[in-house]
Amino acid sequence: MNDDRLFGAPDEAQERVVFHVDMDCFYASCERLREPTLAGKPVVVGMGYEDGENHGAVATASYEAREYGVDSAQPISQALEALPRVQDAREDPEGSIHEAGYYRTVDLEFYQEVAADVKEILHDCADTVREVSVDEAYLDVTERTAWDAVPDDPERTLAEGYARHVKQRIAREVGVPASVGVAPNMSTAKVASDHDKPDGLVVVRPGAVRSFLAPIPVDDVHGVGPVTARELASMGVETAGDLADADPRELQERFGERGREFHERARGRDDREVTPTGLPKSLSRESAFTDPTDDEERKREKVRALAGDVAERARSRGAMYRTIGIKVVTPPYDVNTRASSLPGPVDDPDLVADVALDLLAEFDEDAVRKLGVRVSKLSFDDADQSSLDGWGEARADGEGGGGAADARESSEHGAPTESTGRSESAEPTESAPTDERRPPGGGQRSLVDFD
DNA sequence: TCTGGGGTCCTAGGACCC
DNA sequence: TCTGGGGTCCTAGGACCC
Repeated sequence: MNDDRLFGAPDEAQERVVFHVDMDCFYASCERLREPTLAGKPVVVGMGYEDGENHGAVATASYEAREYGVDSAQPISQALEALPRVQDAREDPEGSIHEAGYYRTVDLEFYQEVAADVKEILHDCADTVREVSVDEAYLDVTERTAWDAVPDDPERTLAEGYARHVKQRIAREVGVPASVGVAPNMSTAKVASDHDKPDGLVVVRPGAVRSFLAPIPVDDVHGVGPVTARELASMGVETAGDLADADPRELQERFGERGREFHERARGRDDREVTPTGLPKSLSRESAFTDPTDDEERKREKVRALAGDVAERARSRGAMYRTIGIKVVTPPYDVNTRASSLPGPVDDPDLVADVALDLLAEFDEDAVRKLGVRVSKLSFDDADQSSLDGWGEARADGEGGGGAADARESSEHGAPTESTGRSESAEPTESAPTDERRPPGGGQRSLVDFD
């Protein structure tokens, strides 16, 4: 710990300043925003538990609700058992229900509006913002603040003051609480923001990273989930400190690349730069049946609906896709995925449904509890892709003057809204070798060949 | 924990190419 | 034909995250 001071001063100035901003029980906070009387009350936000359904889960519980044992990802039935809802308490003839919670249905659109306001502040406060989810972001604020101590208070850093400023802006201008972790890298900042929720502000100076991380349980290290934690426990590794001291070769043997990675994380080493939020890699939609069903038509109907939703979302975001897949969850909880790729990117809702239904046929006999449809291998027409996939190189090779425009144009041939051209693109879904059906030098050649 | 929905990344084996 | 090595792409599954 003496290192903190000895090495602190000269080195700290070189270190980056990273914030991890994590909104506290965000959905519940949003509900309170439009329903201020919910302040201080137990609030549970979940999906699909209305009108007699019971297959939903808790998305977010306010801290008051957590006191009763309600928690994220909990089946709604369990939550109701732990904490009845107020309307039931009112109707309770015996008056035996004393404590009750306010249950609200997830309204993602509204939460995204609130999140947009928060993110505007974040982008105003940092040069680089990486949004991880609707309620979470990393900020690189190295250029805006520093690890230097505040002149009249050597215990505090300028970075802490700046973090407080960000927090207060969010509270004042949007009206929702946030926890902020401040550290020299992303993974430590992440642990820090989690360390004093809700409404927390935890600063880990560069020299204090190892000692800060040492006592935390391994499964609080980002990337260590229940499976890994169990195996680590069997090796006698229970804290980040244990993990930091473990033999990296053994970790790599048992966990592969990931082993090396979370060993580094546990030591507080993380070189990843905060990079701006990128474009999505896949889009999907899934939905569960109230009870498992083997009714072919019901399954097909759901897949058609999901396919329509996904295709619509892809189109609204300007995404074309080259791979279409489904997910079929069969009892007890077996997850099966199937996918098939097209020769080139398309934007074709009917094709999404056709391919998805084709893939579903394999499961015609099976009882199914949940179905999903996904599109991936996305490409975005509006983006400046030229710099991304080495188009420059491809052209310099003299391979063809076609370039991106060719790929785009030809995929439009494969994606007419009418049925005329459909069979062309629908046919090659059986993961047949793409070369065979590609006219030499024609159409979709370029995109497929060059990477 | 009998388990909702939307994502990311990694791994492993097979096909195919040179 | 008994058979090398490198590389890429594809699919499927798994762990993990919020």
